Amino acid sequence: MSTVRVRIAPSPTGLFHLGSLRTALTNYLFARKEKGVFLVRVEDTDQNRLVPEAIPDMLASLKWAGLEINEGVIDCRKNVNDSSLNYTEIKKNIIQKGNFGPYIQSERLEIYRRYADELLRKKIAYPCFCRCEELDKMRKRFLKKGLPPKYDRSCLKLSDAEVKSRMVKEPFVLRLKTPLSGKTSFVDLIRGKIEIENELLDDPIIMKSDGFPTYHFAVVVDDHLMKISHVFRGEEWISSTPKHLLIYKAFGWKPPVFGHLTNILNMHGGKLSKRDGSVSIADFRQKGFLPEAIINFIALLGWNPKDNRELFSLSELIKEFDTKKLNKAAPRFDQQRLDWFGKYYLGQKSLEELSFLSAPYLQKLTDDQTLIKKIAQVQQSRMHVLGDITQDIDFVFKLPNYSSDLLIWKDTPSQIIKENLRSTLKIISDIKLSDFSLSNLEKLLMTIAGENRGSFLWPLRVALSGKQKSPSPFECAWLLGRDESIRRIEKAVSKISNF
RNA sequence: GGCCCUAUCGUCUAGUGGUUAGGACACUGGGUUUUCAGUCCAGUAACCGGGGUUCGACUCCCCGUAGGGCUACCA
Repeated sequence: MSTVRVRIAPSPTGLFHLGSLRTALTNYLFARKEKGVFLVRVEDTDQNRLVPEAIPDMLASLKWAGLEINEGVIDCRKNVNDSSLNYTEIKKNIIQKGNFGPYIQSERLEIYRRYADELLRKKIAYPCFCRCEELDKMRKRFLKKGLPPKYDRSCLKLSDAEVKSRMVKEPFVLRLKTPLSGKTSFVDLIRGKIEIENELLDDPIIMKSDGFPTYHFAVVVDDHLMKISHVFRGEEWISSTPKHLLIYKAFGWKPPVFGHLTNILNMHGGKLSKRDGSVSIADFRQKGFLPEAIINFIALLGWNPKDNRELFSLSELIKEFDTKKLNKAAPRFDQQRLDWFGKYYLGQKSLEELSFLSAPYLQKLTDDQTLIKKIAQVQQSRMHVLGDITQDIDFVFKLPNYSSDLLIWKDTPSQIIKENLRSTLKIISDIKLSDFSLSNLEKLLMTIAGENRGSFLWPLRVALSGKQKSPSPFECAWLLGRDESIRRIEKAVSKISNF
């Protein structure tokens, strides 16, 4: 039995996003399930669209998500945030591992040239000297006639001598000669048999005039050379798979098994893009989603265990993964569902972990470790993402200006409110500093509140927080500490005196 | 325009010829509750349309429709 080897082959043209991570996850889960190899290859054949920080960003995202790379581009010595670097400098810092390298296509140009030459010799590929403008016109002509826009093969009619002389003085591309009849078909692991008439196929360009291969050529050569056994990629590749198959055939190579994954759409069924909020993994990470939440969420988009379970860790996903459970219909990105996973996984964290993870988000407010831990405890069940930790707790650091009306609970007369505040003030003042715990505060204050909780607890909470919405008065007092709580209650009392 | 892919609650989905069409998110109502959250309980809500096949179609086939993709010297 041959080993399973799968890869992701991102193009460094932008930040790693939700869709890229889902493709990566699928490949990763399959590799782990089958005890195979998960490799990363960088497909940087489009020199015009390069984004220098894309590779470090991808590696950081995969690492964050917990998808360990076995082979290929495995790490980068430079940080994503180091934006001063250009692409060449970044490439110098990339760490590659494995026996089938290099794993960056721009470093494999010689290889593609060699294989392209082979096809040229076999007359399966031919040079084409047509300029872009001519090709555009040609396409429009075909389209006008209601025909599929194909290259008319005029350069195939050139004499050998002419080809030879033009090749040395003119820029040219290499095209694959595709069959004019018959069908090309393959069995997709997810969708079943897919078939297309060869006559519909355009002669694809395999080498560009700048000496770089096109995706179609490089992907085939590399997947073959790197012994890739299964290709899980986005469904946008379905239409070009027959071209790839024809290239495999031209070389006499055995193609890998293909499985075309759905793309994640936005809530309206359109392409997921920056307009729909964050889509890059860096964004989700920065907002404070836990990787567990993102992984669980995207795993369930287009895949499910066929029973009613919803919560899966990465290792459970590996155990349960099965290509038969992959869906064919494209799912939509539902932020509310993601938020739910976000909340769930934050709720699972221990207080120690949570305060450690929260610290960066509270950086601007405090670096007091004890206070951070308290805030984390109070906020744990209130947040979806770590970034939410600052919500409704600004009062801890500065009492907002509030109107004395806010202190009044329903129809309770202000004199009663004032008395109640004085009673709570006494309770709080009497607590020894060492007894100033959340549970003690709750016990003592609930006792004094008795039946009329509203008229005791509402004004107390407002006095402490100055806000309409906040954590409970016990939590507010606990966060503020005894002395600050006393100060704030006194202030509230004096506000009512001025009525 | 041509070709390819897809189609169950608003969303993610279970379902493979006979089910009260199940679960989750969201939503609504209620309990708990000092507010907001949280939590607990309950509820509303779906088989894209039309033809077949069949004793019987959400399920199989065909035709529409809708959405997505491809149709680049982009991937």
